[in-house]
Amino acid sequence: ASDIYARYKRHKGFNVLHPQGYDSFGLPAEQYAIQTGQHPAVTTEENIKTYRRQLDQIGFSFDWSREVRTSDPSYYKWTQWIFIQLFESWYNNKSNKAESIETLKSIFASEGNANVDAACDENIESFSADEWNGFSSEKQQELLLKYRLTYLAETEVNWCPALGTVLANDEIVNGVSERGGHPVVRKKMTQWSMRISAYAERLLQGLDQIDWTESLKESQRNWIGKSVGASVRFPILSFPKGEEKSDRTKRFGYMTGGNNSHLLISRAQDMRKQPTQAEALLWGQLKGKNLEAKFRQQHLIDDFIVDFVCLSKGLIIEVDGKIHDGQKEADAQRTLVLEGLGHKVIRFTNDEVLKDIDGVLKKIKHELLERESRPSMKVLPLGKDLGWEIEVFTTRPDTIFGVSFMTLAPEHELVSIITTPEQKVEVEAYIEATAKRSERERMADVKTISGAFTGAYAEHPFTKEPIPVWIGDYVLAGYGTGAVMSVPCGDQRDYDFAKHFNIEIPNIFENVDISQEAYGSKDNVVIANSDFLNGLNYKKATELAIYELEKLGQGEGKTNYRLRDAVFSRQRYWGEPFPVYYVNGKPQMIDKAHLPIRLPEVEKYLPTETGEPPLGRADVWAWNAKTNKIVSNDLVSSSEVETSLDNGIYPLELNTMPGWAGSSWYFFRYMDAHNEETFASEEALKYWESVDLYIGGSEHATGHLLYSRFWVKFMKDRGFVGIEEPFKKLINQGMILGTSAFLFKVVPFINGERIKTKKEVIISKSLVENYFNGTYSEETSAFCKKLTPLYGSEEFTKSNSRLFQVDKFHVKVKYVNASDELDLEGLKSDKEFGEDYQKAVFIGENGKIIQGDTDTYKVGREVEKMSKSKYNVVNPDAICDQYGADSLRLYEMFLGPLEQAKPWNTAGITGVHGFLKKFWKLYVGDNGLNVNDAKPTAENLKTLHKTIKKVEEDIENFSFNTSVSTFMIACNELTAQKCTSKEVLEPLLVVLSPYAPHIAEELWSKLGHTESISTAPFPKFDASHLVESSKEYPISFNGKTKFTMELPLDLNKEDIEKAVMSHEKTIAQLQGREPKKVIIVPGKIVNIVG
RNA sequence: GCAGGCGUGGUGGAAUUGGUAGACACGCUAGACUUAGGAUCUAGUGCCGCGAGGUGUGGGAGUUCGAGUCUCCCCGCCUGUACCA
Repeated sequence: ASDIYARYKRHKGFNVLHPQGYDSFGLPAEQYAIQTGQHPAVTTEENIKTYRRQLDQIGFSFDWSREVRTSDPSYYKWTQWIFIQLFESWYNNKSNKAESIETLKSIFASEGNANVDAACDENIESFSADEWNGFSSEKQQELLLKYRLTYLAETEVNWCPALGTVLANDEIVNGVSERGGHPVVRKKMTQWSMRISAYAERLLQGLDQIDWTESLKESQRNWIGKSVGASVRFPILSFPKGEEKSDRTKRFGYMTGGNNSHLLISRAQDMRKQPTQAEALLWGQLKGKNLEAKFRQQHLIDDFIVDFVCLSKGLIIEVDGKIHDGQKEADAQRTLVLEGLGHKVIRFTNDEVLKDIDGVLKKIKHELLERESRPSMKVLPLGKDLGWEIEVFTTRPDTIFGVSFMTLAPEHELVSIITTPEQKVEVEAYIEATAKRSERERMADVKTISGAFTGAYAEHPFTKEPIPVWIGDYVLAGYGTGAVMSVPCGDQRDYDFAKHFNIEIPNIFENVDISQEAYGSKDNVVIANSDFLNGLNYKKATELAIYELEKLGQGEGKTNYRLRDAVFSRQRYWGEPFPVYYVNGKPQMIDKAHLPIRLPEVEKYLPTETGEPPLGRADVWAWNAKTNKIVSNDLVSSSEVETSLDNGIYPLELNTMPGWAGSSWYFFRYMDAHNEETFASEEALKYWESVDLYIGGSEHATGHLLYSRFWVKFMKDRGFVGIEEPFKKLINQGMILGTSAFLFKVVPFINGERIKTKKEVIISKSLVENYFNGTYSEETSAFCKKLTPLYGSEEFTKSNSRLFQVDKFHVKVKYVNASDELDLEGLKSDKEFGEDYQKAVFIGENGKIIQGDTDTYKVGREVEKMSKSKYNVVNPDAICDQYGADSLRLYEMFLGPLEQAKPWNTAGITGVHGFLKKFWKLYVGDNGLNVNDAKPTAENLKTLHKTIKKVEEDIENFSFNTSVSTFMIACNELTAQKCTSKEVLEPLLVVLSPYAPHIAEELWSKLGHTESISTAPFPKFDASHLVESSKEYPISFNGKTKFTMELPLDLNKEDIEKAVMSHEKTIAQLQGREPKKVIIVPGKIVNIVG
């Protein structure tokens, strides 16, 4: 497709850059090398030769002078250079672009990092200018690494043991490696990473500026995964034994139940649900806030549950029933403890409350005023003091009052800390169980609800109520913070979890029934039971909730992206080496002047015995920073132990870059492929700008196409290139599918067990359809009876419980012809599998055993992805041999729309092949050239010009399949017209030449041209040849066409109506009825209604 | 579940702003020429019907003089993605 487009644009006078190159680093090349024991450079070279021969044979007009190979040192020199530039850059969120790391250093030196807003690691310590300047060089390097766009970090990576390397997220499909389908596990390793997350927003916004398919843009949007919401921090309230008392004496704490607090809390909850009459009455008054103080009921203070408390004033109110008469002493002691903690305790009896509620309230009011003067108590929960809090991300901060539990991912780091001794066994068992389940199982099995209670509680930011903390594997460690605030009434997963574990499901929506399921929609939301959020809609409530959280310092609005930084290290041999050496474990870049750093020779391409990457096998793989040369490993000093031993020779990086490194910028190299000074000259970059048309597969959606965009944006920021997006227009070509062929083997069973027989019986397609079509009928059993002796197994013949089943299996398509008939002799002499079939009995379409041509065998057919393992691969060489390259080109286009997946069916190629023969005959007859200077007829010109117009439109619309039809029509018409006019046939050749360049070139030279047809200008369309004088009008009655009528086009409506109405068929149709209405669209249609 | 796309003969697929549904091919049928046919040529080929005619673009409704095309509902298929909080 791209070749047709390129050739067409050249005919139109454009300077077309249509290049070709090879992304020749990477896993497939390396694995092939390991298998064959050859150096990947050698096998790559060989494969490229084959590709080149095939590409040339098909006639691609690539500009081979611009060929690039990512594995060529003259190319990867610049990949290494770009890596260095990334290392020397940071992302400034204030200017919203990448800047040189030097600007960051000077900011640090003059004002520290307090005002720096950068895309960087989380939790970087803050430092002043003085502190920065006082830091050691190593400390400075360490800090800078947290800001660089490519950085070393200990990250949890996807480790594939079978491949011995890490994989990027987009290299994993359904939990197994994309290449080879090997299992992948999470593992912590120090790796190079790319800070692509810095560009998340720009990568998202940029999608609106480019002409890509909606599905592809949507894939990238999903991958970037922007969600807007809030970050909320929930302090943890209880903690296990032995840790709780440390700070208690120093500060006021009110949740000091130690390892028992969770029990107390759940008791408090129960008590809240069953208040006494007096308590209920008083609570009704206190909670109304008419006292201008916030009270809580049945609240835990130290180890006691108090009836009511106003925490900010430290006022405790106890309402005593009869039971207190017998425990005065205990109560007094309790009061003592509470007052020791700075609280005031006042007591009322049930009777007082019930009989004189006003008096009681007066007293409370008085006490509150009394305590106004004393400084407010510090009411920080201890868990928070210790820095224990659960941070969650939510897109629904408006539902915060609906939180009835929290859920952590089983892998969450807080789990081991907060789990209470009582729950430890259960929690640990659960974690073990989930760890055993593979990622894949966890993803496949979404239905099963599982989880465990940690025993810990978190504090609600607004109600200050304790919230039980659970763990559950429906929360993913890898997304957000690995913890969620669970709102069962508003999220189906939370709802299911709550139902399953009998957790409370408070409803915070007005007029919404949540008895069956959660209400997950953001539309038509009216918040209820939510204090200050009551009555608000989603938007307003979200804004207010965030505002209040920010006031409390327990949360803020946050935008979360799913896009993670990309791991950039691979433990492989066949990739770009990093231009990096290590001094005291700190990475150092090698100067541009000494690039490329070439891959060292190694004995084997496998990891070392000690688990180092393959480059660990290289003997000459150390950097002499004084001479700037790669030297023997033996020379590396142990400078880490003693600086005096530092001889300036350091170890080089052992990892290599991933496959996407070289493929992220190759389009710039095409513009100036041999430049040794820079990756591409400014002039070339300015002249060619971005890629106008990119035709590629959708499998690159979240890999190559995202990384390229990232690198281009970075290079733009740093002023290396002038464009923001690499690919302006992108078309996803559909896959050409293969038509697999199947043989059907009848497999015998005895007592339900598959048995081995001396011979195999393979039956033809229609027999399968007749006898094994679902049900095991009488015909089936009769047929099988006949088969039984063929197996040559006495045991089987005698058995009374025989059964048969049909297995289908792939057979090489080259032994099957267009009519689905099997070439049995060919199959039996196949080098690979021939022997397997020698003994088998084949039964043909007519039910006869095939010997010679007694019967024919028909295979089953199915359309599948072309694949070696399915034996359905069609080799273009064979097609070219048999039909010619132009037939291949035309047919591939003729199969269907470019974007669509379509099955290859070699049988159909005779259509376009026949066309090419006919087309040739239009020019060349038995007695030589048919073309002469005859004046073209109007018909000839009409055919030519409508062809020019259609093909031009088709190419501009990438509708190549319809052009092929147009050529066929033109050829058929001109043949019928017996056209011999050079004036028509010559331009027609140019129109055809982008599609079928070989035949066009050949005929072009027969017409006497010495220059290639590829340089000829595209013929100009002249509309005057298409002007018609008459039109065959479809005459329809009530919208249904009944007949047609030839009428002059210059007729007006009245004349058309007159002509139509007087037509005999009209009279016959109307049968005397008067039409209600006559619709006439001149030049189009006549419709008679009535 | 979500997102994107699609649904037209036996098959691949055509059909401009709503205006003769099935272009162009494959396959199939019949015939011609041939020792032969995986060559070439001729005719036919959506379905039902001898025919006149009827019917027909996944199903149902709607807008319209007129719907494959526009709107709504439903069904099915493909691709991508996913306990994303």
